[in-house]
Amino acid sequence: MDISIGELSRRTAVKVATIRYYESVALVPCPPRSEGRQRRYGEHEVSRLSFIRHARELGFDIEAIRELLAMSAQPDQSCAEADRIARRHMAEVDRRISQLTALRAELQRMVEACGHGRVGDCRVIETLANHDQCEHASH
Amino acid sequence: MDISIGELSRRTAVKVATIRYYESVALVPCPPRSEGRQRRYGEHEVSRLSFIRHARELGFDIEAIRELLAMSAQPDQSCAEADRIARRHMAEVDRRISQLTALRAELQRMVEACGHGRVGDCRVIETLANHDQCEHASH
DNA sequence: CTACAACCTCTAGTCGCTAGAGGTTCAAGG
DNA sequence: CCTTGAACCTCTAGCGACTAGAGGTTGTAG
Repeated sequence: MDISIGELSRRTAVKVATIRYYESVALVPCPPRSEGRQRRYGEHEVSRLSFIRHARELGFDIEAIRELLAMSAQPDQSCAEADRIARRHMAEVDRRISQLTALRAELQRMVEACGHGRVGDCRVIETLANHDQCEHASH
Repeated sequence: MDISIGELSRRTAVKVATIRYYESVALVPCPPRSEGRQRRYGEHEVSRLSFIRHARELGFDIEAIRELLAMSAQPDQSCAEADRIARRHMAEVDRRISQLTALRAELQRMVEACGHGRVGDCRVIETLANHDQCEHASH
């Protein structure tokens, strides 16, 4: 029970400023302080922050992480909700991948049609200027 | 030369507030005003805003769009730079797709291992809590 | 004239951080 | 013990691309 914020940061690879941020949004509780007002953490906080960091890396947003953390504190509850959160997130990732893939195709067409001549003949500029040139699904 | 901001918004599918935002960051010039201080636009601004919207849909950031617009105003210049901007953006989209695809695979593994039992046995929660369970490349 | 939609400026918020100013505490070394 | 510098503290504000609401004015149809 004597870990400074810097040490916690080194152990979890989460920046000091980010730890403070997570405290400000109550993702981690306010820790006890030393006599000099410095935060002091224990091993439980190391685990909690690792969980958070891992979830962030997988793209879960703060609110979802908050829910997952609450669930992890209640081992006898059903985990259907955790499953639901993960599936919902996965569906979002799928959507984003599809969107980016369509975008990439459009950019590919644009770039391939660019003959490196004058702007006046430029397919990059022309495609952006003229919706009809674009096969993008948004239109 | 008599298009209100609302009409411009309807013609371009760019929100009024977003048009004002684009003006604030000088992506579109400040237009002349009516006697009542209301913005008045012409067909040139309709085209410019359509260009912007289209580029935004393709994920170009504001600065890149600013550059592309500047280029489109000079038809006799080389378009090598427009090509470079588009290629750079396409590389970024590729990176993001790869990243999300790896993420998706990880989430898939997590979700498939979830047996809908108790939180204490939950693979979603367990994977987040324990780095060793995760094959994610970030580790 | 009235009423209401559409316009205006300004401020602040979203999300998840990130950075810097200005100050205090801690701990190693002399 | 003193000094020094790293690490800590709080607070404010910024990033990017919008977005929204408060409080007020203008335009136009009925």
